[in-house]
Amino acid sequence: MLTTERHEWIMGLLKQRQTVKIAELMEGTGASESTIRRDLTELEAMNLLERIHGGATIRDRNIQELSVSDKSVKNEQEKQRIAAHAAGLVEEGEFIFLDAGTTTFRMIPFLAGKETVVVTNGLTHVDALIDHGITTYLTGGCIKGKTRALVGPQATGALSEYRFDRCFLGANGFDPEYGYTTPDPEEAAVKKLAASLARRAYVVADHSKAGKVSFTKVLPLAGAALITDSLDGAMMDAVENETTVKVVTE
Amino acid sequence: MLTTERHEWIMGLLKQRQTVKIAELMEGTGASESTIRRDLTELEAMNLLERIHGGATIRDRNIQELSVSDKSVKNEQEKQRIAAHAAGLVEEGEFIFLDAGTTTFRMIPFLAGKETVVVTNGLTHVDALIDHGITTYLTGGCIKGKTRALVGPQATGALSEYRFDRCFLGANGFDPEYGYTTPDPEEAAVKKLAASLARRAYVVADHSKAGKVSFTKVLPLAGAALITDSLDGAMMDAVENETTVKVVTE
DNA sequence: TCATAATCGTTCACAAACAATCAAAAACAG
DNA sequence: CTGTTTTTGATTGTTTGTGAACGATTATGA
Repeated sequence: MLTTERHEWIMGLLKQRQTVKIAELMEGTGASESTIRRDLTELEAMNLLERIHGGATIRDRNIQELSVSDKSVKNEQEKQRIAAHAAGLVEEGEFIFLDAGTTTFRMIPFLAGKETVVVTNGLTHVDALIDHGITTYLTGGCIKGKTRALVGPQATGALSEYRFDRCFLGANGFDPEYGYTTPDPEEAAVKKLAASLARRAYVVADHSKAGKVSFTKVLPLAGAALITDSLDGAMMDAVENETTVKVVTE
Repeated sequence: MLTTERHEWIMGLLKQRQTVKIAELMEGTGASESTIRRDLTELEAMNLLERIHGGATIRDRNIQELSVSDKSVKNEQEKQRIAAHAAGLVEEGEFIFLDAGTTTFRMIPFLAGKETVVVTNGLTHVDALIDHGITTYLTGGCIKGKTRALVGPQATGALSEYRFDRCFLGANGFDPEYGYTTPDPEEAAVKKLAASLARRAYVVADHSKAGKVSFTKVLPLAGAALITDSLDGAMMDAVENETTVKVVTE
């Protein structure tokens, strides 16, 4: 077995199981303990994993979970329902802004055949939009690595040339006091601007975002209607006091 | 077994399995270790694979998909040479415009590690650029279905905010009389503008484009230097009379 | 806290893979 | 057919990856 092969094999197992033992790797690859140990040292140097006593683990579990692919399996059903409802609001011939993010992404199939024009800053959205025959415009800008969102002055500049009927945003957290929040200031700027350019703004976010507060404030709750899947009583009251809420149940 | 045959055989196996061992290749082709080793060195120089201790692996998956499509390895090699030469012109820290299109796409691996900033209107380029760690900006605009190029007033508007050190364009034809031509007027407008914003403009086009004339004129030959692989005598004279030509031979 | 066992990093010797060189064989041109 | 070029395979010494050994370090349970 080639060194590189072994490295890939290790990383593959690591992604499946989050942590691996050296004994497992020895058995799986047929290499000796020394070799595995060396491999782990190298992979750690490349920042691909973190060594722990007896094995290794994924370097940054948070980042791992935040990556688009993993996120998209989590709360899939809820997201589908939220997306379906949000897309249902869109009427024939409207001009829509679709934020980057997984929940807004799920809206795309439900938008098919509506003759809408969609502007998005989400690179990952483009393929799906085109495939569903939706006329699509992309904002320009710098590409943010993880989320594949287009941000920066080029993005906001391009955006400000448009006016929208509706604007659908994602958010990492919503909270009665702090409003809608997201980790990245540049993305927040785009969201904020998009909301201001639309007649109606919506935030789509599943219940796991309730009460979460992230680094940058996008809007106060009053700045956009919220579409979510389920809220407990106290949160529901607090949020409903600030903005329009649509709870999408089964 | 002919050298080229062997090369194709190697690339074929490589596409099936991701990585190959030298021993496998020796057995499969019947050639000696030295010969295989030479082959791998050459194929690596053409950027078709990456050598690793004990064998070789595919350099990047995008190029793999491209060469799978329908081009023979031999044709591929010529295009690779054009791309390699074009990218070789780029110096550390420069600002580059990279047009949508397959030949410009092939330049991307050769740009890696140059600390350049690339602006592109090619959606398909983005993934590869990011993968190679290149700072990338995307022009905005409407997405043209087939070529996935960003065009329209949004694209030209975004573009006009930039200035470039070098600009690399594709073209569907070049001709002494009609200049560089391309089928789509909107794409032509983007190309034209990009060229005007760059200190130096280049068109990359293989010999099959020589003498071809398409619907829309992008530039006269004098508007950009031409990088191509081989031209017959008459064409060479005619073209050289109009612009700088670099013929990339082996 | 101490003892024990598992895990760790380091070192060394060996085997595999490597680049470089050279001469023979094949392909080619005149 | 002869001289030249290209391709090939063997040989060389060098580099790199590997596995075993050993003492040092860390976890764990009495």
